[in-house]
Amino acid sequence: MPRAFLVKKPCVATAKRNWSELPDEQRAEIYVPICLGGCPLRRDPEPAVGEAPASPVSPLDMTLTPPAPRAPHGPFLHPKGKVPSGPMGAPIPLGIPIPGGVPVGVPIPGGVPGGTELFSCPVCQKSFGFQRMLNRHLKCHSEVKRHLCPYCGKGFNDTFDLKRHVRTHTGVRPYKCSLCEKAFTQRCSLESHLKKIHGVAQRYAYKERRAKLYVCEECGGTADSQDAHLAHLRQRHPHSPLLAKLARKAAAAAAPPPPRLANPAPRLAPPP
DNA sequence: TTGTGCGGCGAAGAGTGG
DNA sequence: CCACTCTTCGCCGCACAA
Repeated sequence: MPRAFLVKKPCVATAKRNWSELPDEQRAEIYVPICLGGCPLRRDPEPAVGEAPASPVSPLDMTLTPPAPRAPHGPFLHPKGKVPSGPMGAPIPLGIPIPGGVPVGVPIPGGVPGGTELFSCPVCQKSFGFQRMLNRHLKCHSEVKRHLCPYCGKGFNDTFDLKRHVRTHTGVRPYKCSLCEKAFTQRCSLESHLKKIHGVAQRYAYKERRAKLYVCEECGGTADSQDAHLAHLRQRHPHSPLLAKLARKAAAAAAPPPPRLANPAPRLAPPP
């Protein structure tokens, strides 16, 4: 199956959803272990509130709704068919205790010229210098995808991979070409465009490349600093989940939870 | 020390124009 | 049909936070 089928077929352009109303956990940070069963997608899809504009999505009326869930959600297979096989070609069982579980890597003392340990993948024998690298690598052998797209249900191993993927649904394209009107979801796409179309080769030092670009996932706006980003959110998206999250953090820091009472007072009745 | 966020790299497929 | 560009995604290295 063409990989694009997974993303493009659901007809994202016509999907409708008020993206900004979604709490963080239903956006780019969904974590629904498939092995626990159940459809991770929204169970109570909200009514459509308007047609989503053609891409690029207008910042202020980006209202999208996820398409109908595709089939029961089994584990997602690697579209490229790169690795999900065991040593004998058998699929890695779903129950493999990989993500977050006990490391199954095999340390190889002195496996590196520097004398540091190498952690070897038991599936593909690939070696890593750090246990955490191996832990993350092991996820790619598991068919369980922890992060599911709320729009199309596609699963990803990595939070950022999901976040990046969601931009294909929301139309957020933070990387804008300064020489034409084109915009891209990834920096390398922009660089490729600049190089091939405009003949401009970007030469960034590694640090410069990693200079954080604050992207507003609500409207696709960008900022160079967190302050500017937060100011933008307060002005344009005061109900942004990120702002709410920061507010909760600030509140928690300002007022640490009181010590637990041995005999706590009875709970008040919930408000109507 | 480990997990996570982010960006880069490379590959594969889609889209488009000649 | 072919070449070129764009889009998307898997996976890894690095930096930082917990």
